[in-house]
Amino acid sequence: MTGVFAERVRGEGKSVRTRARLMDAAAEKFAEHGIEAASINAIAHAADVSNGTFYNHFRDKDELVGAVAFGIARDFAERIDAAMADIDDAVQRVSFGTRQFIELASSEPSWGQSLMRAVWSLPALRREVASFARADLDRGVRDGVFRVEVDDLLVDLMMSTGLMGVYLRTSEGAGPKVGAEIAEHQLRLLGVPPARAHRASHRPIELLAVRPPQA
Amino acid sequence: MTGVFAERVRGEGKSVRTRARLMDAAAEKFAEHGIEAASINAIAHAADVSNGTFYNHFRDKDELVGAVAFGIARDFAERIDAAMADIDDAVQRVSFGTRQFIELASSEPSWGQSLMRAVWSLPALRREVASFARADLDRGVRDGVFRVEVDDLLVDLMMSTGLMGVYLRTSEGAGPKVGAEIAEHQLRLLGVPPARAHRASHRPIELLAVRPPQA
Amino acid sequence: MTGVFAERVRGEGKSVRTRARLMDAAAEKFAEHGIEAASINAIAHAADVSNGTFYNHFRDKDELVGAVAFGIARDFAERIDAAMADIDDAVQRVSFGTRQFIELASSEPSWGQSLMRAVWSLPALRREVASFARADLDRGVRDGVFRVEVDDLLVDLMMSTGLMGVYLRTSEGAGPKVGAEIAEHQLRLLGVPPARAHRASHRPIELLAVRPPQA
Amino acid sequence: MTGVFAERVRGEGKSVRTRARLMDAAAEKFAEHGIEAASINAIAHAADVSNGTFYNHFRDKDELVGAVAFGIARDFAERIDAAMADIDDAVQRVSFGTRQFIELASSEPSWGQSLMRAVWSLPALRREVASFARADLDRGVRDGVFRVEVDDLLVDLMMSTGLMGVYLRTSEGAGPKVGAEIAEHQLRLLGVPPARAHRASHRPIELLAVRPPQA
DNA sequence: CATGAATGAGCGTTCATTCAT
DNA sequence: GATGAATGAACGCTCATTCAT
Repeated sequence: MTGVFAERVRGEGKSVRTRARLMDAAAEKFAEHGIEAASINAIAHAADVSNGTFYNHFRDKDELVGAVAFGIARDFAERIDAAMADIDDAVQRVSFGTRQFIELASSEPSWGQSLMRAVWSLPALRREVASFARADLDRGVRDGVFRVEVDDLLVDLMMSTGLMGVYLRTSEGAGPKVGAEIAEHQLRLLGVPPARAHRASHRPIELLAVRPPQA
Repeated sequence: MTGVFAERVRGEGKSVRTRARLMDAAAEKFAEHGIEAASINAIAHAADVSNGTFYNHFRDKDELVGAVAFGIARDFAERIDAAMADIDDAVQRVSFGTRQFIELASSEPSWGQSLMRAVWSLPALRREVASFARADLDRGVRDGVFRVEVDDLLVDLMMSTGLMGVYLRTSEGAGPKVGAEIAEHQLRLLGVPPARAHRASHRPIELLAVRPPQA
Repeated sequence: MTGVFAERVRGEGKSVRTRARLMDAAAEKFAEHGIEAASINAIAHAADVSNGTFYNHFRDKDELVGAVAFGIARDFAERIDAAMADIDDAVQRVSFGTRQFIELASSEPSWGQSLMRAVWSLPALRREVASFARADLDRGVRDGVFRVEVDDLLVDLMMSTGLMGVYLRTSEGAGPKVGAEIAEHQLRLLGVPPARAHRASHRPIELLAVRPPQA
Repeated sequence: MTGVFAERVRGEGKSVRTRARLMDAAAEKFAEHGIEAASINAIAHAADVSNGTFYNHFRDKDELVGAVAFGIARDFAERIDAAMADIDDAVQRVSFGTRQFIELASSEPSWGQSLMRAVWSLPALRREVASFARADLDRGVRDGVFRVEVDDLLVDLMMSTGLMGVYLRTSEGAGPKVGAEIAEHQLRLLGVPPARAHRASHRPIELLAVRPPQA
C-alpha cells in the first residue's frame, strides 16, 4: 500500500515521487518508535531506496522531520478548512475542527502520531497549529458565545486536549466517540453552557478521512 | 550539590547510595538533552562512578528510565499528599494538587522534564499518575461540587493540561502564575462555576519545592 | 569570472570547453580544502555542469588530478620559457625562472596550491618539473658559472626550495620578496658568489601573472 | 613485529600499551597512502583492536595525528640531541643533525613519512621542528662560521631540503649517502666554504637508528 | 554529449553493553 | 561491588560512480 504523500504526487516527476515516498516511509517510522528512534537507513529501506538517495532529497534528518510534520499539519488544516467553509457559528467551527482533527489523525495513524511527536520538538509547528486553532476562538469571543478571555495559555490547553485525543485514538485504541467528547469538554472550557456544548459537539457530521474509505 | 534521590537515602548502605546517585545523575542528563540523548557513560560520569558500575544497579537503560520516572512520580505524590493532608474540600484539593504538581516539577526542572518525557513511553506511569489524580475527582463528584461525569477520558484531559503546565513552566519560560490559571481552567472543566473556580485556584498557598529554598 | 583553462580554449568545440571548465573548477576546489576534500559533485557544480557530465570527460578523479596538474605545469613552463626567450645568461635564467615560477603560482593561488599538492603524489609530474629546471642548470655548468656538480639530488633540492616558496607565498602570507630571496639562496647553492647571487636575483624584472592584471 | 611506540611502553599499563599500539598502527597507515587516506577503521584493525576502542584513547583523528607527529618529532629531537651532546662546533652540529635526522627517518620509514606528511598540515609541528634546527644556526652565526643572515626563510629552506632528503630516502629508494650530500649543500647555503662543507658533512659518523640494528 | 537521480561502500563517531581484574 | 578497557553494531552522512533518459 503506497502512502498518502506518494498518492498526492502521482504523475509528477521521479524526484518528486521519491521524495514523497521517503516522507511516507518517515511518517511510518516516526509513528512506530518515535522520531529519534527512526534511523535514516530504516526510512530509506522502507521507501525502497538506498540510504544515499535520502540525501539527494533532504539535507539531513531535521529537514525531513520538518517536511513531514509541516506537510501533515498543512494537509489537515486545508482539509478541515475546506470542510467547514460554510460553517459560520464559532461553537460549531471549534467542535467540528477538533472532531475532524482527531479523526483525520486517527484515519492515518502514522500521520497522527508523527504530528503528536513532532509538536514538542518543533516550536514553529506548535505555533502553526496554535494559530490555526486560534482564529475560531477569537471569533467566538467576538460573537459573545465564548465567555472567557482567550490568551496563549488557553490556546495551548485546547491544543493539549486535542493532542491527547489523537494519542488516545491512535495509541490507546479509543473509539471515534472521543472526538466528540473532547470537543464537548473544550467547549465547556470556553464557557459554553454544558447543554449547548453537548448538543453542538455531538451533532452528527460526516467524518473526514485522509484516504477515501473506498481506496 | 548532591541530588534529591541521594538526600533521601543518606545514611543507608553504600550500594543504595550509589544507585541513588545514578538516578540523580540520570534525571539531570535526561532533562539536559532528552532521555535518548543521555548516554550511560555520561550518566555514570556525572554520578562519579565508572560506567561498568552502572550495570551492577540496573539491568539496562530502560530499567533506569523506569526507576527514575516512578521515583519522581512517587516523590511528588507523597509530598503533595502530605501537604494537603488537612484539606477536605475537593475543589481545594484539586486546585492545590495541580498547582503544587506544576510547581514541584518546575522547582527541579530536570525532574519535571524527565517525568514529562517518560509519561508517553511508560503506560504504567501514566496510569499511576492518573489514579493519583482520580481520587479527588471522585470525591468532588460524591460531594456534588463537580457537576460532571468523571471517566477515564476526563482524567486524561486533566493530566494533559497539567503536563502542558509543566512543559510551559520548564521549557517555555512561563512564570509561576500558570499553575493557578491551569487549575482554574481545570475546575471549570469539572463544572465548578467560574467565579468559584477563580477564587479557589488563586487563593494564596505556600508553594512546595523539591528542595527546601534554604538548602 | 571564467578560469584560465577556459580562456585558453575559447572558440573551440563545446566538449573541449566543458572539459576546460571542469579543470578550472577543479583547481579552484583543490586549492580550497585540498585535493582529497574536493568532491566531484562540488567540482561539477562549480563548473556549472551536472555530476554525470564529469564522467564524459574524465575516467575518474585521478585522471582529473593529473590533467589539472600537468596542465598547470605546462602552462607555467610555456609562459616562463617565452618570457625568458632572450635571456642567455644561466645565472639570470635560473633566478628569473624561480622568481617567475613562485610569482605565477601565487598569482593564481588555486593553481599554485594544486601543483604543490599534486607534485608529491604524481612522480611523473615531479620529473617533468625537474627536467624543465635542469636544462638551465646544465647550461650554467657548461658556461662555468655554476661551480657545482649538477645531479638529480641537486635538482630535487632546487625544486624543494622553489616549492617552499610557493607554499610560503600562497599559504603563509609571504610577500613577493620571497621569490627573489629564494632565487638568491638557490644561486649560492649553485656555487655563484654571494654578491653576484644577490645582484642577479634582485634585479628588477617584470613579474608575470597567470591573468593579465587588467582582466 | 611490534612498533616503536609499543616497545617504548612495554611493561606499562594496558591502556598505555593499547594507545601505543594505535599510534604505531597509525604511523604505518599514514605512511602507506597519506594521512587523509588512513581510515580509523583500518588503523584500529592494524592495531588489533576494535574500532570503538580507538575512541577510548583519542578524541578524534586530529588528536591522533598530533600525538603521532609530535611523538615522532620529539623522539627524533631527543635522540639527536643526546647523540651530539659533546659536539660544540656549529658546522659539525648542523651536518650531524641533518644526517641523523634523515637517517633516523629512513630507519623507520613509516615514522619518516608520517612526519613528512604531517608537517604541512600542522603548523605547530613545523614551528617545533624549525625551532629545533634554528638553535645551531644561530650558534654558527655567533661563532662566525655561517656567513649568512639567519632568518625564518632560511630556516624554512633548510627544513625543506631536509624533508626532501627524507622523501628521497624513504619513498624514492635513495641510499644513505643523500644525508651527507644534503648536509653538504645545506652548509654551503649557510656560507661555509665548499671544501669545508664537503669535509664536515662526509666525516664518518655512527648513524643512529630508531631500533637497534639487532632487534 | 548532457543530465541528475540512484547507488552502496565507506567514512568518522557514538554508545549500550561485557568482562577480566 | 567497583572498575574501566574493550567491544562491535549502528548511526548520520559523504562521495565516487553508474545509467536510464
